Amino acid sequence: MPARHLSNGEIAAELMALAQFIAAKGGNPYKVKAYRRAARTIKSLGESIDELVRNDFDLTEFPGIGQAISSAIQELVRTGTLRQLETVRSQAAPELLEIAEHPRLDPRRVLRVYKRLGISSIAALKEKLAEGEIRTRFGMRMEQHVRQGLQEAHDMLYYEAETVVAAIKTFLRRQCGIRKAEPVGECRRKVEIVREISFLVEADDLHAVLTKVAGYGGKADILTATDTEALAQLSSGTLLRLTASPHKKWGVALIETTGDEEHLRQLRTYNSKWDLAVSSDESFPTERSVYHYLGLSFIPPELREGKDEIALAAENRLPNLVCAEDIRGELHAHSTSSDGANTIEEMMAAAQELGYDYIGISDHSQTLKIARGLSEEALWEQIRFIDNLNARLNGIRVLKSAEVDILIDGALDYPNDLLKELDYTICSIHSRFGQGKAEQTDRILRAMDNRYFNILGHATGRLLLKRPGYEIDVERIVEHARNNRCFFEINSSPDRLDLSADNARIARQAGVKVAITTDAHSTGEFAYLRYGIDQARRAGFPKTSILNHLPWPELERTLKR
DNA sequence: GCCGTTTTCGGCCCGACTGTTTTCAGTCG
Repeated sequence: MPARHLSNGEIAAELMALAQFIAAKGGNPYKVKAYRRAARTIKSLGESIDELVRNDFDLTEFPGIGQAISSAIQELVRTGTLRQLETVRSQAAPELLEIAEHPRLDPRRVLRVYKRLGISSIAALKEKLAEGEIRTRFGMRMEQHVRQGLQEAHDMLYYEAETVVAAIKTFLRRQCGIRKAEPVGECRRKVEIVREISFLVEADDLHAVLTKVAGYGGKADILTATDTEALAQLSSGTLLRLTASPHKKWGVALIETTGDEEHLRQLRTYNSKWDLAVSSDESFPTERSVYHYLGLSFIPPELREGKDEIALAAENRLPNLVCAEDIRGELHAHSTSSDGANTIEEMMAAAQELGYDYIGISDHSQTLKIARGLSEEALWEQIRFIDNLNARLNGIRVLKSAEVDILIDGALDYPNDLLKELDYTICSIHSRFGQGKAEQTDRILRAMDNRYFNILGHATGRLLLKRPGYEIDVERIVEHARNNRCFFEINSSPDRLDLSADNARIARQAGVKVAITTDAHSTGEFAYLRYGIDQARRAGFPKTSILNHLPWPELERTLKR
């Protein structure tokens, strides 16, 4: 048995390396996926896998870990190495050894780049990336892949962070005996990409807490520590910031740890009372008490990013932000007719269960073959089907819609005589992302000229942490939308969140309403709604500017153009 | 390699289009 205990991060890295070698050899891609999935599972755990193994815990209890991977982990923990991996390592070329240490790089793609550029090291790859040669020789996509793959980044999507936050919170409470631990920072502001997880804690001795935290996931590094603040790096790479505050100053500390730099800077300069609140002996147990003391109304955490919230709070003019209860229906959902997992009836029943008044079925249009887009004939049939269904329904209405592709020339993917039969349309770009900003903008503007265009679907096509999305001139498109009675969606899918909060803010300020939609491909995905709500709140939307807050008759009138 | 209300094998989505990589591999949902 080795003297050294392995952290979850180290175990995961070995499995990832093995996956990289298998992938490089062109091995079974499902096997590669299985190793990667297992590694991700392990990384996300707070309990030490090493310890679990030594206590003979059955690792196959964890999702994605079966007999083979469980045995591999046991071997790793008990002997310190994995024979299978060492064998592969001893036979691998030096450049591959290096690539295997970068789990986010696709080995086969990188090896192809090496060959064409006549290089053989990560250092040279970085150089070529910096010189822009990856882009010129291999295109934007490859550049993006290499950049992401080389980044020592531990950013995660907000919805992934939620799981980590919950695990850490449990750890702080149970293992560290902390009475009160509240997630703050980016997580509390609901920022879509979380770079650092932070907690405000009520603890008498932060250093004692840190000794426990150092064992999180087998081992965590304490990077910096004072009596009141510490930064740790978990073995998964995630940064965890802990700030300690006494109960008496909890409100002040919450504000300090929640707002971004700009919000705090503006608070300090707003009036001298902020410094007093921080330093005086006076008790401020709640945020409300602090804001009141400053002469401001309560600022919801999602707005604390130094935009216009302090000026508005000073005049008591902050918007009453939309919340999930304000949503009366879903406007973007798929069914088995295209690429959804549930039938129209099942989607309808689930929507009814949620208390919705209406649900729009927006299946893909004919050109999007991969998503089994509906032919004209199939859409006609769906329209008749929904008419019949509605005749039998009580309490909920199924809306006739489609997610219509915006073709390369800005034309919509169905003829107008078919589009006019729909209650409304969601129009989206699903192809030719590589167009320039001007072309892509014109494409959308032309599409909006069609009177059957209602809502622009996922305006930029971004996939968070994966793909930047196509470039568009948001101001011009918002302006055109306003003039043509077109609208936007905030797509709540946690890796899209498109419109972004910033773009949504531009729409709101121009007076253009948005729909908060889930783009649900199954009944379970209706639950994504809250992520879209978060972005709408960050953009300062009150419910009155949300399309699917409206009752159907009013929504119908609003959509008419 | 994992998984199972389709349960110990066979599926794990997939199919047409695209290309400042070039004739396959990557890409769209």
